[in-house]
Amino acid sequence: MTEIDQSRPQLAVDLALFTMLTEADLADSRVRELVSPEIKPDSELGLSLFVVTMQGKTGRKLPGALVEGHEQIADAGYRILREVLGIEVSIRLREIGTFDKVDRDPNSRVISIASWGYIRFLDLVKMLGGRDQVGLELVNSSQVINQFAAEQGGLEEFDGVSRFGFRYAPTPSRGHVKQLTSDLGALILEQDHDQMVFYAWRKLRYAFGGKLDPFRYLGVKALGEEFRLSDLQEFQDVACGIKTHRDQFRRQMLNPSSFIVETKKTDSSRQGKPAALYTLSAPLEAGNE
Amino acid sequence: MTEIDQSRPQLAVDLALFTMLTEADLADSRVRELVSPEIKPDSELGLSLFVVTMQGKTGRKLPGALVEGHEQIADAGYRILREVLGIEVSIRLREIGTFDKVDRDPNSRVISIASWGYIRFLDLVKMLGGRDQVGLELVNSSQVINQFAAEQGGLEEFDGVSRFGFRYAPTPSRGHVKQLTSDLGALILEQDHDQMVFYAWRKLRYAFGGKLDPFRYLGVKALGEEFRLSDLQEFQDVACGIKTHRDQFRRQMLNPSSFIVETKKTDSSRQGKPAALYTLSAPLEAGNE
DNA sequence: TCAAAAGTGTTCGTTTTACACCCATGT
DNA sequence: ACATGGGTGTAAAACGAACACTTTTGA
Repeated sequence: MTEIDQSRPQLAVDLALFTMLTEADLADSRVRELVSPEIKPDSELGLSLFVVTMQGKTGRKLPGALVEGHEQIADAGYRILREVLGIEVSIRLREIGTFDKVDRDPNSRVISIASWGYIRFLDLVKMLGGRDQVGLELVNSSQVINQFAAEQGGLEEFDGVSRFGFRYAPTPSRGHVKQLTSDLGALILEQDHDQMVFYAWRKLRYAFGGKLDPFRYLGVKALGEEFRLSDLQEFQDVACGIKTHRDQFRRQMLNPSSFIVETKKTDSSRQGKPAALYTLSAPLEAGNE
Repeated sequence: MTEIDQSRPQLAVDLALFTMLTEADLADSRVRELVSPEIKPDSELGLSLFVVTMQGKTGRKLPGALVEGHEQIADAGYRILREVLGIEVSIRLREIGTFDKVDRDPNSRVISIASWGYIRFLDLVKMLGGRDQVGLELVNSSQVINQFAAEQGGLEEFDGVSRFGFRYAPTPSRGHVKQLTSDLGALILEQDHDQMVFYAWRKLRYAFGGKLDPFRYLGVKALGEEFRLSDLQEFQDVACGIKTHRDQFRRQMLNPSSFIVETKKTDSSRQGKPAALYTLSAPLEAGNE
C-alpha cells in the first residue's frame, strides 16, 4: 500500500441506489428482515422507495470506493456495483454532486462525488444480506406521504416529502426551505450520507417532474414492458413524494406527446374494471441528459 | 515538491466566471483588445455575456488550481479568484459538475470540479491584462441571438442559444438535443473548458428561468441598486440566450410575488418616456439553493 | 349485489400568448 | 413633429384543478 499524500484530498464515489418494493415484496419475511428496523413489521407500507445500504463502522452507510487513477467517476460507480454489491446488470449512474466537508471522514481527507441510480428489486434481491449486510433503508412510501399529509393538513405547500427530508416554498419568490434529517440531528446513515440520499432523491424527482420519459432517464424499465396507468401513477407519486389526481394524471399521460403508448391489451388480474396496458413509446438506449 | 501518487487522480477546480459588458464598456479600446479576437472590432454587440479566461499552454483556458488537503472545493475557487485573478470582492461560487475524462489533461491524471459565478464588470476591469493575460471570451450577446434567429428562422424550437453551443427540443417527450462547440470540432478554449462554459451557462440560465430572484442566486446585484425593467429584460435575454416579449415580461415581473419592487423614482436619462425604476425586494444574504 | 378500480364529460379559473393601442420624453 | 421607448387593454387559446358521473370487473 502506498503512502497517502496528505497535502491533497483523496477522491471517493458513494452510491445512492434506489429501488421500489411492492407490498408483495415486503410480505416476504426474509426481505422484511433487511429493511430499516425501526419500521414496524406489521405496518402496511404499500409501494415503497428504498435506498441500498450496507454495514459501516458505526452504523449503516451507502456503498462507496476510492477512485483509481485510470478510471472515470462512472467507472468507480460501476466497480462498486460489481465488486461491492455483486450486481452485474447494466445500470445508468448519474452524478449527485460533491461532498467535501473537511471533517466528513474522521480518518482521512476524502472528497466524495456521490452518484445515484435505480435498480429493479428483482435484479437486486439476490444480492441482499451477505458479508456486508447489504440491506435497504426506507426513503418514501404512500404511508409516509399520507402520514405527513395528515399531520400537516395537506401537501399543497410542500413540493416533495420523504423520510430523509422535505422541501417547501413558504414564499414563492424568495426561495425554498428544506429540512433534512441532518438539520434535526436524527441521522439515519453515517457521515453525510443522509444528505446524499436527499439530493439523490431530488434528482429522482426531477426525472419524473418534467415531460421527459423518466425511465429513459433512469435507464431502467422499472415497471416492466407493460403497465397500468395506475401503476405508473403510484410509482411516480411515491418516487416524488407527492399525490396527484387520478384523472389529471391520466389526461397528462394520454396527450399525444407523452412518453407512453397504448398496447391493445388489458389486464383484469385485479378487482375492478380491466385496465388498459401501456408501454414506453421510445427505446431506452441513447438517452440524453 | 512531493511525489505524485499516480494510482489516484488529482483534484482540481476550474472556474467559469461570467460577466456582462454593455455597449459602452466595449467602446473602450483597451477593453476591446482583451476580448475574443475573432469578433470584428467594429461590430455592434449590444449587451454581451463574457467568461473570464487566461493564457494556457496552447490557447486560452479557464483559471484553475489543484485542491489542497485542508480546503473545500469552494475554498479552492475563492483561492483562484484571489491568487490567480486578484479579485477580492465577495462572490458566490456554485458547482457545475465534474470533468473526469482520463485523458483530459495530457500531462497527468486530473479530475476537475468546475465551478461558476458571476462578477460585475466594474469589479473585474482592473484585473484584466497582466502577466497571465486575463481576458474575456464572448459567450452570448443580443447580436449572436439575432444572427442565430435570422439563420434558423426563429428561436421557437431552441431553448437557449450561445456561442458555446445550444439546445433544442425536436420532440417534446424524447429529450433535448444539444450541440456544443466540441461536437463541431471548433473549440474555443483548451481541453474540455468549452464544455465547462456551456454547462455553467446552462446553470446561469436556470437562475433566470424560474420564479426565484436570479441576483440572489448569483449573489451579486448585477444591475446595481436600481434598474429599468427593460434593462432587466435585456440582461435576462442575453444571459439566457432567448428573446422575450416586452409586455409579457413586464406583467410577469410586476405580479405581486415577483422579486422586484417599484421605487418611486423614474429615469429619463434616455430617449422615450421616462422609465420607472425597480429594486430587489429582498436582501441578497442568506440565499437558498 | 356491491365494492373497487377504470375511464369520461363538463365546468371553471388561471396562465400564456398575441396584438393593438396610448403615453411621455429627447432630439 | 416625430421617432423612441414606456406602459396598458383586451381577447383568444391553452392549461390545470376539481367534481361528478358511467363502466366493468372480481369477490
